[in-house]
Amino acid sequence: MEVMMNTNSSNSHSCIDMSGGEEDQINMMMDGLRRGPWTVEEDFALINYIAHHGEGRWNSLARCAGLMRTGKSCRLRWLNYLRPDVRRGNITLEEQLLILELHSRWGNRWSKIAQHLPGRTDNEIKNYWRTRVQKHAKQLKCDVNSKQFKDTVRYLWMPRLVERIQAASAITGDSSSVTTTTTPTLNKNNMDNDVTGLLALPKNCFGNNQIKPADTEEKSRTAVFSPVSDLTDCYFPIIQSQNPDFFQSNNQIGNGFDGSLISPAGYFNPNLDFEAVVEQNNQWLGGDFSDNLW
DNA sequence: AAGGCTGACAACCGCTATAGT
DNA sequence: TACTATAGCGGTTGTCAGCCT
Repeated sequence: MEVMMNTNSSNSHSCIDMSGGEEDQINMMMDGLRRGPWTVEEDFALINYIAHHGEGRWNSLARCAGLMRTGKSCRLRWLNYLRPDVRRGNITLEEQLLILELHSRWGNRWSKIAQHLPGRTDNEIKNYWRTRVQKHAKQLKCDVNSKQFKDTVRYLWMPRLVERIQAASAITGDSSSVTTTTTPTLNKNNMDNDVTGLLALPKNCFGNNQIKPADTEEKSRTAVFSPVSDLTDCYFPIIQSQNPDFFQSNNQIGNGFDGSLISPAGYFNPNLDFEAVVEQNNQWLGGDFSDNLW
């Protein structure tokens, strides 16, 4: 059984063609192990070995596959790039929203966050956070861990993302893109902080990613988000006053994210000076900043 | 056109947790 | 119980394409 390479990458780095002088670009460790970018031949060797023998025992796998790589390197290459179900390409708006939400809950628990974004790797999410989100925090001249920044994310960026998701949904006329009924396939055994009800994601928000039910590990990574929340009581009361359109649109069940969208405990902070947040952001960026950001 | 800068991403490193002996 | 090997995680670095001057 031969395994097809993951060829749908949009990243120019992803397919390393080092034919011709490649040895010059690959560093050799003192013990003869290779490091640096993977060659196509190495990728094929790893893919084919795993196809025949499966994952696990990465050090011995590296040796048996004839790869002059550490087990760690093989594992990382497989998990972050070669796995057939790795989803590549731009982070969608829905995924951005989910990342923001989950990060607000769990912080830099990238692998945990990645578990709820099928096909995305912790490395990818981490890179996204560092290159996009932290960049914006830097632009705003505030610490990414500051309350100020977190409030901005919660009460301004995330609602704006929802609006854009809905706008995109309206343009495409994809009324079916909203998950109003779901099959509770969430593997709660593997989700110690259940996100059921956290987000009602459009059905197609994960694109063409095919999560195979038979993939034992991946099964646990496949979260189907129910629109039914047990945390709807305090849903964005502040936003309602600041942005009636947003509130209204988000209460149209079946036309986007319903009231269950974002309502973890702590979202509504009665002490938050929301107007101050808005005002300061407008000062920072001179108007509609979130479009610039996202 | 050339050099510098920046963003994005792949890969590595160090550390910790866990399993096996 | 102690030790070792392995897996996994998060932080950091290296590389390269594209943009800017």
